Amino acid sequence: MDAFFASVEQASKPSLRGKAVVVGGLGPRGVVATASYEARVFGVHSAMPMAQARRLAPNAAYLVPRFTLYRAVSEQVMALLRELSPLVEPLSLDEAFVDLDAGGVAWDEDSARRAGEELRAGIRAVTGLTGSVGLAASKMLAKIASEQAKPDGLVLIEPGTERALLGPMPVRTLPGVGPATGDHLRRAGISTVGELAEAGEDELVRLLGRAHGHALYAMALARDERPVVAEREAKSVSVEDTYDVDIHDRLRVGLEVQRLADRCVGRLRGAGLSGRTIVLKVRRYDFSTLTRSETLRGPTDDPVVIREAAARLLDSVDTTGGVRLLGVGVSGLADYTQEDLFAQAVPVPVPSGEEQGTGAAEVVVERPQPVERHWRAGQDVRHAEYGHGWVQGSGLGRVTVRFETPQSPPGRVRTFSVDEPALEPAEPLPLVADASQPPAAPGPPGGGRDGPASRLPEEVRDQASSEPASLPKSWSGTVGGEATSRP
DNA sequence: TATACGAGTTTGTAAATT
DNA sequence: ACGCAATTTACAAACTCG
Repeated sequence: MDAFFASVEQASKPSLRGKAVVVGGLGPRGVVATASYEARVFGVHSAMPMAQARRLAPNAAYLVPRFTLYRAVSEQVMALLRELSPLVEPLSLDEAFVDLDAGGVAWDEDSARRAGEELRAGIRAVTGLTGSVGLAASKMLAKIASEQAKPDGLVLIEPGTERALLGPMPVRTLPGVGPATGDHLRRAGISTVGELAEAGEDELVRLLGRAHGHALYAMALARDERPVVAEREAKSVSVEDTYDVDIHDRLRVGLEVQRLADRCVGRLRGAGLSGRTIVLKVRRYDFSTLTRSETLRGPTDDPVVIREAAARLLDSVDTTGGVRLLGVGVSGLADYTQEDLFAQAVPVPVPSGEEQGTGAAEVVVERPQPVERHWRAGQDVRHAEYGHGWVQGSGLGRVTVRFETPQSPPGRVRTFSVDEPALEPAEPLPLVADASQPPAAPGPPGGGRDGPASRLPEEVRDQASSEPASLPKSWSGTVGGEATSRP
């Protein structure tokens, strides 16, 4: 999907359409998650510190991400992909690989293009958003094609043209080549994919190590046989927090680690998992980051056990000078626990709430429960008199709301006291008018979607079976920012 | 000034097993 | 039962991705 988070916000808030929108953490240490294309003109891009973004685009709209809404839209799009093929590999909320071969789409270029365009039309009909598609014979190439396709486009890489296409591209184009590898290669005089291929496998392995060198050489030659994998098992669960100001007090550090451990356990249990290895992560005042881990005899999901392990790990860390981030993770996951062989005294109630720790009895310590009303920029609200709107900003006892909905024209702004009794938090409204069911089941049966979505695959399949076509394997495509592919 | 969060991989070395 | 070599597992760091 194109500038996904920002596009969803623009769809949901008419007054933001055509404007610079930046979605990300709003605190003093936030970073940009997504910038709308209008904001990118100012040089704002994802992963940039918010403070820098504000300097570059002081007049942009700054919003906090609303993952629940994005997830609902994402699910609509993923459902469309699944109609194309059962083999769909999500990379994130807004990207996925689709194995068109496994979906019965014919190998010829026209069939692939048609499937891609119909998918894009379906996405637009169902979500009101634009997505881009990359079609190619492998995941890597489909991904590169989709990058080139955005925004709102489709790019197909014809089989046989891959190496010529890749040759002049910067090495950073290839997946797996980040800043560090890029620098490394540049120092070795290698800046394009073509030079990568020329260097030869042995040279690359010498430069970058066995796995990386080998993989990169294959990529440079456009060799990529990685299959599209629909479901993959989680290998770790972790939570981390960056604090607005560094924590110096060692006791407080310990307390935060306990909280993080509880949150981690909440997620672990929510997923029905347990794990053997506990990992503590500490980022200090100077940004130096270290991890400490401990492996237990067997997997656990016991909050007490995990808290104690995290506390032990913290003992081995010098936090002089303060910490800016703490994290707790569990890896070595197993589907069930073995420890019920032993005590398993009191069955700890499973909260399963994502955000909540599962401390049970031990948490007696404290339970602040603030409950004060807190209006966050971008949040949806409803006013008894003025209807649906969203928080534009708040502070000094006031909250400013713009009253508009995805289907309304740009609305007007009103300011209230934060205590305004007629104002209450609200759920996001559907982006597309019809949407009979908001984010419910896998496939919202909307009129708009039923059309293109359910009809297309049939046509494609017909052609697939009747003409083998000349293309190599299958085509992969990308939606918006993603690729779909298949060797 | 000012660098999220969550997940994954690879690598080198040290320790534990076989 | 010994001492060693080979192999596996642990741990920590670095890197990448969206």
